[in-house]
Order: sequence, then C-alpha cells, then structure tokens
Amino acid sequence: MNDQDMDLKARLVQVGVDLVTEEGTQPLTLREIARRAGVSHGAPRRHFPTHLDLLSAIARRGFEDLAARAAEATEGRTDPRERLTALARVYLDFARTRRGMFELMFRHDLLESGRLGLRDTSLPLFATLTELVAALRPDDQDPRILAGALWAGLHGVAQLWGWGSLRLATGTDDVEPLLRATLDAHLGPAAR
Amino acid sequence: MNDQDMDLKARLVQVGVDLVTEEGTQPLTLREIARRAGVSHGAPRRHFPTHLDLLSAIARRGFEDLAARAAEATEGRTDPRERLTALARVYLDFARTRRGMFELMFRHDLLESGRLGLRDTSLPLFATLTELVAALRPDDQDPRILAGALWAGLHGVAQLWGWGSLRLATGTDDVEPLLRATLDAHLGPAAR
DNA sequence: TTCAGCGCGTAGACACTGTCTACTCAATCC
DNA sequence: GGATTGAGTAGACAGTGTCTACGCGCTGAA
Repeated sequence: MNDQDMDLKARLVQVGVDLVTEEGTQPLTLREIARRAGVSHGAPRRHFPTHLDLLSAIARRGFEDLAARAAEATEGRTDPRERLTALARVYLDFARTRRGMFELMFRHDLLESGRLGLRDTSLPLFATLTELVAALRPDDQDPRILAGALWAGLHGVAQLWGWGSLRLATGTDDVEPLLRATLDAHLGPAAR
Repeated sequence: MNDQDMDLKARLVQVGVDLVTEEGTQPLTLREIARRAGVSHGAPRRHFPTHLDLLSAIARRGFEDLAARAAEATEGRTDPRERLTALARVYLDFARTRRGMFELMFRHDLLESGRLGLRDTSLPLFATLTELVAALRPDDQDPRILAGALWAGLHGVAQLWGWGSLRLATGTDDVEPLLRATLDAHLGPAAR
C-alpha cells in the first residue's frame, strides 16, 4: 500500500516511523512530518491534538513491532530457557538496530504523559516474560518481581550499551557476554 | 557563597542545577537559565559555546553529587556485600529523589555528544563496583562483565521504576524487592 | 595620562519550533 | 438547493538556540 493511499492519520504515523527509523529522533518534528506527508503544518492537528499525541502513536508502532519480533523469535521453541534467551536477544537487537525508535519509545515525557498506554504496549510482553521465569524458577518467590528485575537488567544493558558506557566500562566490543551474564544471574547458569 | 559572588560561568551551572532539581528538565532552556542568572540570553555563549555544553556542565555536577553520596554511604563499611547494597541503594535513591537530574545525566544527546566525559564521570564509580563484585565472586569470570551486568540491572530498575512501568508490571509499591532481587541474582542470595 | 586592545555582557536578527485561529472548499444531508 | 460539517491551508504568535554587531569598562604599554 502506497503512502498516498492511506488517509492522512495513518500516513502521518507511517512517515514518522520511517523518519525516526532512518534519521533518528532529532528531525522528528511536527512540521517536518507534515512536510514529508505533503500537507501543511496545521493539518496533523485534525488527527492528533498535540505533537506528543502523534509521537505516541509512532512509538506505539515501535512497541507493536517489538512484540511481533518477539513472537516470531520464540515461535517453534518450547524450552523456556531457549524462549527467554531468544526474547532477550530480540530486545537487545531491537535497541541496537532501531536506535531512534527505541529512544522514542522510552522518552520520559511520552511515558509520563500516560499517552502510550503501557497496559497495551509493554505489559503483554512482560506477561510472557513472567510466565517463562515462573516456569524456570517454580519454587522461588513472586515471579513478577523476578521477571521485573530481569526485564530491568535487559533494559539497562540495552540502554547503557547503546550509549557506549558499557562498552567502555567492560572493555569488550560484544554485548553477548553481558546478555549471558544477565540471563545467568537471573536464571542460573545455562545448562551445557 | 551567594550566587552573585560567583563568576557567571559557575553561576549559570549553579542556576541550572537548582532549576533542574526543583522543576525538572523541561524548563531547562538556555534563555531561562540566563534569565534566572540575571543576564541576557546571549551571555552564556561567552562561557559555553552551545546549549548542550552548558547542559553537560550541569549534568557533570549530577555525577559528582552521585559519586559523593556513594562515597558517604559506603564509608565505614568493610563488608563488600554491605558496601554494594549501600551503593545500589544510593543509585536508586538518587534516581528517585533527583529525577530531573538523573534524566538529564542520561540524556541520549548529551551522552552521545561525548561532552560528558564518561571516563571522569561514571568510570570511577564503576571501578569500585567492579572491585566489590570481584571480592564477592573471586573465582568466577571477568568481574567487569559481572559488574557491568549488575550496573545495567540497577540502572534499568531505576529507569523503569521511575517511569512507573515496573510498579505497574510487578504490582508492588516498593522498589526494595526489586533491589534485593537484582542484588541476589548477581551476587547470590544474601546471608542471613 | 592616554589610548588601543580585549574580555564580557547587551540587543536584535534569523530560522526554526508547537500551538492557535480564521479561512476556504468540497462532500454530505435534510 | 442551500446549510452544515470535516479537513486542509495560511498566517500569526510566543518561544527556542544560534549568530552578529555593538558598547562599555578594565588593563597594560607608550
């Protein structure tokens, strides 16, 4: 489907997704999006009351994309540990290959404005994470806490690695050891 | 020392620190800082070539503050596990009580511009983290990887908790369980 | 003592941003 | 067929960061 075939609302979001994917968050202004969609800068207002609303719609597409990749990466696998590893790798890959989108998705003002609807965007993914953790550590404490700590660990690796902090601090050029260390810490060392 | 006694360069940074502490990152514009420092909007340019340079100087003060708090919290303690717990708590406390500053310190554009000088700001703290981790897990793999994963875990908890994501996902109103889960995961369960 | 040089702050312009309001204009409906 | 309405246009407005020309007081050398 061509961009021109969509109604403006969908087109604006699509333009935004493309823009943030190709050029990052910096040029993601209301006026630039309108320009690339071929409409005047006032047009988006008919569909998104404010710039933040449009950005939220774009970020939501990022969460959908992430969820889709997670589903794709885990389908066919049954071993919980394997599924969890695949999930973690998808998360880190996403942060690395779609930097701009990842940055947008976790922008403070977006998250805090409540427009993103975390219930729809990240909670489903977190639920499967919790299930897998519960399956791997059945006798332990509240799996939501364990899953939360694991999620935080992965997210932290994704962020700090993206900024180069971890690369600098650990002196390695590969995220893989950090990924393995995080998973091992939370799930116990992997079986060989 | 009164603000008026400092030269403008130091005054601008101090005004910025106060401003971001009291009102967050949103009003932290070049012109607003100049206004509160009682000078014209062009004055900062004599001391900071660009807005980002001024923000970096402000953020650097945040890193210094964090390091000072970490030193204060660990002094007098000798047990590595205790020191590590105190360190972690300082990190989470800082993120919670100085939200605006924490947000500024880890702004993408600041970190990526290279102006912050991670070598001076975060590496010293990371070095002590690595030492403590090495002391607690002497026989294991590269302590820098382990310490990196732990740091990432703490940072992730700080971020996701601040955004409310973890509160929502885990269903608790207290970070403490997440802190303990993170430490236990990376260091083994605490001795009783 | 005078005067050039300079450090440092002022004032205004510029291009850009997000928001708001008045307007056009085609499609729809009674 | 004329009124209504939805959707996009065009321009104004206040705010932003940056840049440039200007001024003013201090310093140091002749």
